[in-house]
Amino acid sequence: MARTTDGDDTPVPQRLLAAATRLFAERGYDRTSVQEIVEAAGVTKGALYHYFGSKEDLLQEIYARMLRIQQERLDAYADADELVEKRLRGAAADVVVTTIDNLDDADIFFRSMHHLSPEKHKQVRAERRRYHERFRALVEEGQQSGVFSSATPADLVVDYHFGSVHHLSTWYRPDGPLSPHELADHLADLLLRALRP
Amino acid sequence: MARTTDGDDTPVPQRLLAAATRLFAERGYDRTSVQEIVEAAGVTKGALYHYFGSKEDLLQEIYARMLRIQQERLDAYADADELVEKRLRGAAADVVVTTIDNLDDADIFFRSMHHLSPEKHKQVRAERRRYHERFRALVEEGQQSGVFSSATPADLVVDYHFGSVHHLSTWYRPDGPLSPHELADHLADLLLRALRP
Amino acid sequence: MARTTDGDDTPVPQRLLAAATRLFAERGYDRTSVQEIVEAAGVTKGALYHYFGSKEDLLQEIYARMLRIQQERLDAYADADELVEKRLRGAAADVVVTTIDNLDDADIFFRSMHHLSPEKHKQVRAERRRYHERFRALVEEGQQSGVFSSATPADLVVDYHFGSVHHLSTWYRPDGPLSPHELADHLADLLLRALRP
Amino acid sequence: MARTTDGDDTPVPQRLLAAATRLFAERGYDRTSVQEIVEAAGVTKGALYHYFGSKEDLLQEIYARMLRIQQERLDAYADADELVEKRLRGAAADVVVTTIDNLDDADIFFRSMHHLSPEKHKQVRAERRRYHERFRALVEEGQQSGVFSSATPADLVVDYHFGSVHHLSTWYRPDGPLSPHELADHLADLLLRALRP
DNA sequence: GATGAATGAGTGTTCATTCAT
DNA sequence: TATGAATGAACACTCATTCAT
Repeated sequence: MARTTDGDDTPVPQRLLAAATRLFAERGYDRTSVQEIVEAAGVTKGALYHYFGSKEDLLQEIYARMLRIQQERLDAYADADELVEKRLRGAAADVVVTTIDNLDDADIFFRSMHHLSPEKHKQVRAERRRYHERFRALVEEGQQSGVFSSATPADLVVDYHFGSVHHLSTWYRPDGPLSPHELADHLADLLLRALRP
Repeated sequence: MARTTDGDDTPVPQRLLAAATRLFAERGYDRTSVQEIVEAAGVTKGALYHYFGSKEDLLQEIYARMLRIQQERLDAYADADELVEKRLRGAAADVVVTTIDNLDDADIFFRSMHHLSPEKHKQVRAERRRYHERFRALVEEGQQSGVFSSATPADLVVDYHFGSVHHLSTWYRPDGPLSPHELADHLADLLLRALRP
Repeated sequence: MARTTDGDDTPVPQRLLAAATRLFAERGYDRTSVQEIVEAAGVTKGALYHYFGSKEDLLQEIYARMLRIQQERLDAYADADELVEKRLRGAAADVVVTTIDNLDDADIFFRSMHHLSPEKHKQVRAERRRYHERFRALVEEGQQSGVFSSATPADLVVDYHFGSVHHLSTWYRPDGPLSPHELADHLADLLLRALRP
Repeated sequence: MARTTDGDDTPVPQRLLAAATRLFAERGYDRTSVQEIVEAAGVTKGALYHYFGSKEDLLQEIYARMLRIQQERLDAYADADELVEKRLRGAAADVVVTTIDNLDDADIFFRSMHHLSPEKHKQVRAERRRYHERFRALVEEGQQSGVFSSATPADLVVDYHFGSVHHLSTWYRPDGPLSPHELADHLADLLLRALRP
């Protein structure tokens, strides 16, 4: 052995994360054994524990990666130099497309969060909260400027939209009649229509 | 022993279901051991397996109970002799209140469905589908009569609304500023506003 | 219910014994549950424990029944007023036919004897010993009168013959080319030929 | 811990097989718990399941080991450059001695075969069949050359002999009057005498 | 860096038997 | 006679993690 060429040059940690992501989404965190992960990644248990402190650390890393990406994308839309309705619509549609592009991660997110230890769980919720706040700020901006109706508290509006996004992994079918972009446009449209004054 | 009064004369099967519901919602299906369930119910493992064939059967029973109730309530609203917008608004708000009243069940529903065996999973999805169809029929009725906008396919509208309902257990806080009914009114309102022509 | 007619008037104990015999032979004593026995017999557990003290008692009863029958038949052949070679041949062939007629019992006999408690085991072995002795006496009679060779101790001759009989349930096939009687004749023939002086 | 010497440096898998063989023979497969096996072998359950996939695998390994040895010995005798009656007598006696040397294995063989899963059971039967065929070929060779009687089909002759061999664990007593070799000679003699023309 | 043998606490499930009715 | 709910101890097996090499 030594000099693992394996026909795959991807670094071992990434290989492990990729395998874990797929398996966690496929069978759930608890139903996926460390043995299965290392086999899928083509390494041994010792290697996993060399790079990650525990199985839970793999999950945490998956969360961190996803949260980072989503926050970056939201920030980009929210900071753009556009009318608020355009920025909100852009962000609302983008999160749909990004979620569909990474359905495995999204699936893990909402099904496995409670498998994190209390501290890590709290930390993920805090980061998620930041994300939510940024989105809410957009809604409030529009409500204050009168371009959106204020009939519904902004918090609720955000939760309403994200509820459907979070459930995409439950009902989205890649072979359905709508492309990810068309679907994203429809959902963003529903949000904007609900906000019409 | 002798004359087990237990301080609880609820029949054993119900006691087991109640304990399982609470624990599944609290720590998840996989993280809840049969031992914990029987201890919470104040019986022994033998008693559980006398009434239920497996841990999975408990889960299935929880699903069956919830599906039955929700379908009944939806049917009642949908069959009422009212204008379609009133019937849809009633059903949309009711499912929110009912979900909040049974947050544990709702939480289990969306987090544990994949723990059911393929056949049972399929069966639950089929029943869920019926429920979805009934709701969609209401939306389509309104779209055909012109009282609702047809901009978004009815299917999507339904998934959009239920996404947020299904995630209530994630973000609803009993000690929040809104009562269940107020919250339900807001969410139903968002739906109806999104459907304005 | 009451007045169990069940379409089967056989007394409950016999029904239980018949069901147990079949199941023990089919899946072995340990792999057969009391529940399966009572279901096959169409009664309840309480009924079984009304007639039999334990699962083991059922097994013991099966043994007792078989031992009784085999001893009776052997005695009849051995006590006949015939030449010793005819009596031995008759007994040797008869035990083959009887074993084939009751293959389930024979199978249970040699596979499940060690499931009996030490005392019962000892008792069965003692009765079996009586049977063996009777057979051996026939061989010795022939050896002493010079009609059989004395090259092999009678004990060994008996064990040699019964070895193949006991294994009939392993290799006998009802759909094979030989009828039970033809097979019995062949095996008795082998025994007698081995005993030729 | 530290430097487990255990008073036994036999490799763990062998220790487990030896313990399992003794216990299966002593109390039967079903009555032997995995816990008892690992305790007898001085290891933990985890170690057992590291080397064997299941309790059944232990049984299968015992079978494989015995089948291999017996086939090798039979082949050696059958392929020898001797007269057929000498080869058959040698093989017939040898299987008796080998069986007595490994009475535990022999006992397990005939009492526990039905505990194997259908596929494994089939495989063992197939290998056993090969063994039987080789032995039968010897008998037939002698019958065709006229040195053995053809009165009895060779198949039956083989089953007759092996019946008693298989039951050795039932009636052989190490403290009896005959040594294994003497016993083996007697049984081989019975076989050969039965085959005299 | 990486291995893989070994641990030990835990899992869901089975089952002969008892006993109040 | 007969029921069936309930017991409680046992069972085979799993798995995240450790550690000497």
